[in-house]
Amino acid sequence: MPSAKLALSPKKMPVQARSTFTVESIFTATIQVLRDVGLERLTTTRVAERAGTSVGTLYQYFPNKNALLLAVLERHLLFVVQSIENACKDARCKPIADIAATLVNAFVDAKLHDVDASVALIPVRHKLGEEMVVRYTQRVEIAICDVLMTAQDVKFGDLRTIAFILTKAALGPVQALLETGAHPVLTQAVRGHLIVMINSYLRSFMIENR
Amino acid sequence: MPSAKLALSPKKMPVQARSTFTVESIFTATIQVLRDVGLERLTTTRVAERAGTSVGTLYQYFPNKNALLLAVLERHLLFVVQSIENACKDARCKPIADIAATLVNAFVDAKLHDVDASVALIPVRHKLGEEMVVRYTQRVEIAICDVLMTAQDVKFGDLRTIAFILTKAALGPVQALLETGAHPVLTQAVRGHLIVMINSYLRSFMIENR
Amino acid sequence: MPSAKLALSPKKMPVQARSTFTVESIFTATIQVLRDVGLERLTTTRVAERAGTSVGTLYQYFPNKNALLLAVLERHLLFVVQSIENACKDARCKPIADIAATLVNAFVDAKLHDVDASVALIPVRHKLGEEMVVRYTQRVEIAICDVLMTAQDVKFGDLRTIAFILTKAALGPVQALLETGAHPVLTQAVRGHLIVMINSYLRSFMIENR
Amino acid sequence: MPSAKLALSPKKMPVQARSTFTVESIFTATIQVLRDVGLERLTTTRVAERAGTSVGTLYQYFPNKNALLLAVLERHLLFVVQSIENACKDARCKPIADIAATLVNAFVDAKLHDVDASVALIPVRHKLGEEMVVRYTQRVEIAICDVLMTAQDVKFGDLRTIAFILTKAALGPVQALLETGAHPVLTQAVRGHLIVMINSYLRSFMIENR
DNA sequence: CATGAATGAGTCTTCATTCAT
DNA sequence: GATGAATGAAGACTCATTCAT
Repeated sequence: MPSAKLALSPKKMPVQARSTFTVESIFTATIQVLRDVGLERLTTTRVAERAGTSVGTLYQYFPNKNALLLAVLERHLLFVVQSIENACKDARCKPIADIAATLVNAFVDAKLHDVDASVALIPVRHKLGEEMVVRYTQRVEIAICDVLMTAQDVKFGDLRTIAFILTKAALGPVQALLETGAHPVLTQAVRGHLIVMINSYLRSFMIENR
Repeated sequence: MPSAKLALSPKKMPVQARSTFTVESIFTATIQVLRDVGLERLTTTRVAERAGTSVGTLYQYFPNKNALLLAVLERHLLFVVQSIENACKDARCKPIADIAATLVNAFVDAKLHDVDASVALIPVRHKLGEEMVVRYTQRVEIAICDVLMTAQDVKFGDLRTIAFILTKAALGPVQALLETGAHPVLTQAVRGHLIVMINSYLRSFMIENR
Repeated sequence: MPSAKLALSPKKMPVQARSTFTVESIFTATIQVLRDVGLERLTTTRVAERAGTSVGTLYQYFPNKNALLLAVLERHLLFVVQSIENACKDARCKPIADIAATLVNAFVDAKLHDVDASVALIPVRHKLGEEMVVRYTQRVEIAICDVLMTAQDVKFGDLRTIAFILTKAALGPVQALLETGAHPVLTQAVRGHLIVMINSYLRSFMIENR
Repeated sequence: MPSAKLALSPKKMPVQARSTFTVESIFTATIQVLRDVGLERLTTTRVAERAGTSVGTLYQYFPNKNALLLAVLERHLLFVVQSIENACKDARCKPIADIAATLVNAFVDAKLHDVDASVALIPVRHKLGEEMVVRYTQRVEIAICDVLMTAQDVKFGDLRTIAFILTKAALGPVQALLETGAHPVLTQAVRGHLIVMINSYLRSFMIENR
């Protein structure tokens, strides 16, 4: 089992405008290279070229290839997680149907916000990001437990399991959607079905009707 | 020379007992190496050593490394898909609740039948098996469409979408389960929740009560 | 301070005739490259080329560049140390003058036996071999302590210090000799002076005339 | 671009106090870096950082890395050589025993004056300084020939060889002493033994008792 | 003058694949 | 058929040096 390489955090904080721009280009280039040639054939040199810089510069900001990949992944996960956390905040104290819809919509929207990045990062997640994904997933589950507890109309037992199932059951179809290109029509169908599924699933496991 | 992706099917059918045994050892060794050092550090030499043969022999049966990995993946997928197909056959014409339970149980059982293999093959699937997975997934969806049409008590519209959601929504939690080691208690909980979820989901989308 | 890299012992023992030959070529090539372009510009590829093989083959027998260099150094040190140990054995129980002459001659002969190698390995010793040199130096000092104790005519106190000084005081001039090309005339002069120096040094520190 | 070996002398003479200070910091930093991480991992950037400046500034005073290292080495050699030359001046016309003691003491004192620097510069000498060392060694040998000719009590033939042996025979043990950390007790022992050795060596080669 | 971001040639090392024995 | 030594293309990463700010 792959054990994490050390020193995965950026070597140097970009302080000048030029640096910030360089780092930004590298991020973008990484997604593009991932999309165009795949993780398998992504090389640091290729990323640097695509970013319009040199390998040396890349290594000034990222201690190694994995760190770069993880940085890109983290940025994406952070966006998704924060979207969901915000949605959870908005949905507090609403009826369960609203919560289900809000959550599913936030999740689908976040994932589809940058389809390229979402798709490109799938292999990264599976090759390097397991631990990071687990960390962020926990944040999501906590946020979900939180909203569910505030649901206006119903109450749940075993919230941890419910949040687990709910998160993964939504992830599966959305991931599959992304892998096939996220056709708009299919997307809408998936969105609708997920809302219904989550909603009916939650209703099945409520323990008390307030 | 590492190059072509073609010729991915076994070079020769093992016709003799010795050959079969060799191929079998290589399969087993592949899973073990995958489990012990990860896909990243799996080398053909290492697999051969573990299998008690030489690289040369390995290449006698598999044209290249990817072919080997795909063969192992395919064997696993085939087992899972056939389990589900059989379950579908058994569940024909039953009430929807029975169908849901049968499907989920078959799926969970198949995935957990050889946890080592299931876990070990996750990265293989993501690195090489996308296309193969799609192919087998389609078989599953077809089988599911089939049973659902025969359900004793209800009838559905848009079966394709339902089969898609159903498959992926079950896959997500089970995959996550495997990645965390498939603890028996959690496994039972997931199994129960999935049955309820699938069941209530299907009920939500039936268009007619026979 | 440079800390030793791990895994410095050969990866694989050469068992076939072909392998032995290959390893031998690599040893020779290393000395030649060292002589021709210096340690600074010695690359594993260059060594392999010079040896008439490929880098890959080189790495089949040596886990990394340092291991190669150290193996070559060790072989050289072993030859020198064994020469001295043999000389010590031969000189046991002789008069002190004979011992001094035997030791100096054995040392000078061993060092000049393969001038190319001796010269080529100087930088290797200083960059990587400190520890190994210390180890072999101890063997030499022990051997010297041994002979000195058997000297027919005299007896010494503080043998450890005497052996230390003796070894290093002889090494200095011989090393310098090598660095300047070991001209035969100078060599003979150095040999003679060293014998006299060692002899008179030992006489100065004997504590008892038997 | 790493290339030419020319232009190894300082680019500019530090004329202002600030410059002198900067150069001084860089010298000190070089020794420290050498001591802490070794020549192998000494980088110009690291030296500049340690000196509290930037690489750019470093390159204002030294045309390249080697020039910097050689400058540091030269300063050290100059100190040692001048110490010996002064000792030689002081020892003129004294009896041979006094000359021997004075020389050895001057040499040991000079080398141990800054143990850190002496130790740190060993690899530099072997990687870059051969030629410079030869140059300074010649100055030492000339100075030694000079004193020996003025010895009150004895006279020598073949002074060049004697000076050569004498210098190298003293260098060997002192170098070894430094490499092992120059423990005070051992240092005193070495000092005493060297004085005796040099003295008896010289007596053995005098050709005339005045 | 000082700074430190950018450059990219140059090294080590790995490993899929072949083929002589 | 089996073996495992040989091959060498490919990729990660370093660091001396420059030069725009």
